[in-house]
Amino acid sequence: MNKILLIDGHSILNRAFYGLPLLSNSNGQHTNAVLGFLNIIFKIMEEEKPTHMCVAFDVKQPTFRHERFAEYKGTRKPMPDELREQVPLMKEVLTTMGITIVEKGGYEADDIIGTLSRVSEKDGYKVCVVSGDRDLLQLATDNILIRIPKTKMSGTIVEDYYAKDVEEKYQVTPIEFIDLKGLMGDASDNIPGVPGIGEKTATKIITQYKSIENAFAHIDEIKPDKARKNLTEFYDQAILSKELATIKLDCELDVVIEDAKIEDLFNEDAYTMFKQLELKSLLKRFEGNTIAKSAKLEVAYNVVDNLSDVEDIFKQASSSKMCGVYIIELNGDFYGVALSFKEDTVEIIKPEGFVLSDFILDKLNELLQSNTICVFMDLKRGLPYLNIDEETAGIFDIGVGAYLLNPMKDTYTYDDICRDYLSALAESRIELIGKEDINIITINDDNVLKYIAYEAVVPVKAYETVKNNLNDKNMLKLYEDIELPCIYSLYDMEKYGIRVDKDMLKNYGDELKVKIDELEKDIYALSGEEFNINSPKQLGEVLFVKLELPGGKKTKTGYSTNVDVLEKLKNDYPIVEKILEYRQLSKLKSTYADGLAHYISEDNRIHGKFNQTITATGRISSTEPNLQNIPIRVPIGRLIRKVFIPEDGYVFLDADYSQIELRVLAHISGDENLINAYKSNMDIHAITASEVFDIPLENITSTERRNAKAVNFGIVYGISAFSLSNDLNITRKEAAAYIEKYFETYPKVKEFLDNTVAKAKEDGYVTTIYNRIRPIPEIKSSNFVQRGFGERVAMNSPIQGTAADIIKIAMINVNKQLKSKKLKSRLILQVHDELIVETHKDEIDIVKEIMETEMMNASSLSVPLDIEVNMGENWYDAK
DNA sequence: GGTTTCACG
DNA sequence: ACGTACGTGAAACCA
Repeated sequence: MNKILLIDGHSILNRAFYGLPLLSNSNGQHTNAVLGFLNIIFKIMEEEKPTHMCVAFDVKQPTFRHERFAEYKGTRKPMPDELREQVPLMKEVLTTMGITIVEKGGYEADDIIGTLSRVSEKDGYKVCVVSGDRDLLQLATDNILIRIPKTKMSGTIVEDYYAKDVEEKYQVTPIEFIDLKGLMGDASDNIPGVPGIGEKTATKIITQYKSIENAFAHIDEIKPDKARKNLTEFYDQAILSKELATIKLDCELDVVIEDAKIEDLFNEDAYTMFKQLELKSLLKRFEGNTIAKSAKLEVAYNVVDNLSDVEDIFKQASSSKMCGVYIIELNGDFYGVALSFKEDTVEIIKPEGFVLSDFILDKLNELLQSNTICVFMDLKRGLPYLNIDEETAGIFDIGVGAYLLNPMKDTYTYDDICRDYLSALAESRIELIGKEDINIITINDDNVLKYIAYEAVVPVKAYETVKNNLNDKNMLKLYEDIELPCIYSLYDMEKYGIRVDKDMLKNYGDELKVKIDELEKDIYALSGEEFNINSPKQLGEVLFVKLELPGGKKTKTGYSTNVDVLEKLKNDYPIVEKILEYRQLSKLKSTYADGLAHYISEDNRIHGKFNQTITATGRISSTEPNLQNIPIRVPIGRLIRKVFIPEDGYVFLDADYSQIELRVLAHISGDENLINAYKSNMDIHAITASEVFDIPLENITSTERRNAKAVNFGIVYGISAFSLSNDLNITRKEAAAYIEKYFETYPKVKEFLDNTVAKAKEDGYVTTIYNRIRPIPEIKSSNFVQRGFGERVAMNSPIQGTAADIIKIAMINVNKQLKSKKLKSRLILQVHDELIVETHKDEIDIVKEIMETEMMNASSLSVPLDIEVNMGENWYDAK
């Protein structure tokens, strides 16, 4: 039996838009509504298995019956731009998938669907109507099912209505539903209804009299009095409302139902389109289907494994202008290499017989010192095997280059680069070989070889484009002077790692365990039951339901139990204090004591990863484990730093910038008062307090200083009175007064912040003083929250980003100095404004000198850069 | 896989 | 009226 799906296009698109957060692809095209729409219809298609499908859209025409009232009743909320732009996109997607779109001037989508539903029903189709709008319930019959999807937090829930379901839920038939609506009206649809009659009264009247007209005929019987009076007075309006609410069933449409047959939804063009929209979650629906040939990046490869061929290939490569390089690893070791230096061709060089991996590696290192520009996807990954003279080698890292061009992406893999800079598609690693590592068995599979070929060919093909784009955006210097050298510094830090006292770490964990167990017992006793304290859900239930503590709800899923909430309760409730302590200690144990232990290598050191292409602002990130968030603020947590120790005969020298972000702000804004404050070399927060609160410097209390510090932080984060008041526990008015005073004190800071936001609105991005770009798509949003976020980002990013640039420069230079002076000491950590050198005891003075010089001179701002250096036998003592 | 919480700068 | 501080990563829970 044939079944047709009739979709209310705008209504579903609208639901989808508000149900999902704003998403956009790398071109800034918003896609959330399209994604949500597709998810809804795919879900329903799986359930209904329709043979035919139409999507109906409204065409903007002044003759719409709803619009007539729009004038009368004030206009409807305008559609946000982010949604508006997705309407044509949605239609394009549907067309590409071969789905029939029906729209006709003068008709609303409702009318089209109404008509189609009756026509199809008559032709013997089963009919399923999908809309977010309950108006459509009047269409329900025994054969016509109305489905209303609701986007909930956890997926989509669909309400289903045949005629009997409408009656069950609303006590009226679908036809009577129109009368119901005529009485009660619908504000969102600009249907006035009868004043004073709501859902309850309307239902009572219609169940009894079946229609507005019949009710009016019995007007004297209508109760309550108010309803009778209003229906009498507004009868004409009720009839008009009914007319407005009635969906037409007799539109003249030029669609032939049979033509709406669902055919090849998941075709090549659709795949291309989804890929370009970066709707990754939808791509798996194409499994088994082929990728569009036109858009696909074709690559040819040869496997090279005999001696003379290998030598010949390297010879050719080293006389080429540029060469894509992909290092093939097997079981964590160098295996072979893929080179791409001829148009769309890759030579996959692997060991065989007399050709050993070592030989290939030697030839590769020769190639790297030739005049050929070697282009890598990810240079840091290859560095363990390479022997590069940083200064002379011609090397380009496409991943890092692409990161600079758009730092907002999650990944910079070859398929990303291919899409973004070659306007072509390549199957991703996952698509080709899955999640597994390449092994000796799979190494000869066609898909694996193809994968390897892509890794080599994409970088060399994208090289010119990426480099030119960097040049166009004035970022070539940033790339060459900061990002490229940074790769080597990060690699060195990863290689050296940091030594950890395993036993001490174990002890630390054991001590925590004892305390945690004790607290657990206390908490169970105080609450009168055993539950999982780590479960926010269970904890919330216990605290706010069972024990009835004040300060209830907050999050979507239940009660909020975070520190801010608990902190307010802890003085009055001993259990809360215990919970806070429990939380703190179990965090320390799970994330740090136990967590770090997993990462200790054979050499008793932790070799974490430093990631260069993660953050939106240019900072480095640290993972596996994160060494940039080791506890320090709370004494018991801070103790863990004692387990980080230098090699015997070494100490730690730890240098951190003092308020680098505020100094950057002083420089960028050019505010004389702030600059002078820094030049005077005095306590900046105290000075700020003195100026803002109008109190002599020597009389500033610690509270006033702390408040001023919070204001300083707030400025850097993109201040708002709301957040500051929250942070300082003062009223919004007081916070606003602080901010105003601050801006009076430092007028050019305000000027700078205003200008940055204005510029961001114009350009869609902000920059650091080293021209690093941070895109801010949110700043053009019509959504208050989104735009507010964009504005704060606009204020913060140039500051945080410039500070990140500066410490990268310092990091590179400190590392270079240590190496060029052939010192035993080595840079091992970077924590945003802090560098840690594992320093040989004979080299303390020189290393200290290097750190001071390189960090203070990393950038010449209009204020001095100040650092503080500490020495210690462990990380605890070095801070 | 998403949510919540919390560690750092 | 709306409802957030900026930038990260890891662990635990829960659907």
